[in-house]
Amino acid sequence: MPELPEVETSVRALRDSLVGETFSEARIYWPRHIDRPDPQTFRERIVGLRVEDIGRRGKYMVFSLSDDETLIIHLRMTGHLAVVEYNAPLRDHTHTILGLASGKELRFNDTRKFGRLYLVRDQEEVLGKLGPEPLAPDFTPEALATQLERRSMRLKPLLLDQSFIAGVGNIYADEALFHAGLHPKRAADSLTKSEINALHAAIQKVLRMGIAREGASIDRYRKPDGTRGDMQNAVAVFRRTDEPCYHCGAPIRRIVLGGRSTHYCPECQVL
DNA sequence: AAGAGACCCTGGATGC
DNA sequence: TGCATCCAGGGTCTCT
Repeated sequence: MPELPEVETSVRALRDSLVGETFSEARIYWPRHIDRPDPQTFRERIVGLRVEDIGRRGKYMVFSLSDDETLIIHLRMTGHLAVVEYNAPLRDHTHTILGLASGKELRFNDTRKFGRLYLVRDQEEVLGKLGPEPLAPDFTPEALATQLERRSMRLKPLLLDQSFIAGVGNIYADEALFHAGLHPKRAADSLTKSEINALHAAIQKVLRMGIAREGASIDRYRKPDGTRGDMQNAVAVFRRTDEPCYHCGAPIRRIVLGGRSTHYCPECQVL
């Protein structure tokens, strides 16, 4: 499942092959992928727009286009983007194809069809509610403390809330809490200053590790070129239910919080 | 504000 | 081998 490190990895790869390209057509085979505008308008409006830069905000890929337009793509669970030659064999579940003036194509493949494309002039209408970027300079331990002290939610569901922190998903939330030594059910406003510092450091540590390892290919995530990342080989708790904790040997436990599976070490992360 | 649950989807796992 | 059922997971929505 693409989270911040997986999206960042994909953005970096696409930047090389896509910046400078101009869209020549849009072929939409699953219209519900187009969140806005309506698919017909999307199809007409994207033609002739040039990709000037590709960035990332949380788990969203942000394509800055000519004419002050922005293409925003969220991969959700199984979305995958790749730039290929127009005559490359078509894979199953390729639901949208954006033709490029060079003859190549940007193909959006998404088995579970949760991914979304947005073509907007004001990107704030899509990104406006996102919380801070966890690797940005202004995300300091003090900033995190200010956010935490006014919330009483349990840490795990809070970390998954994109308006609290942008980009953290189920893998990196579990990993960050393990590295911080914090129980997933701890109330946000109950943390001491040193625990907040530990959480802040752990969030940045696991995200940077994920980027350095080019993402976690735990389910179906692949880089744009189809190869795997390496972060799945460095997880401490995620999907390691009943396996021994690398730190203390206790079996990793799995519980469900906020409807999401949650993995933690009952010895290293006491409530 | 917090928490629970439904929904969208499909492939893979599990059960019989 | 084959069929039915369950489940994960990001984000959004509804209800309490």
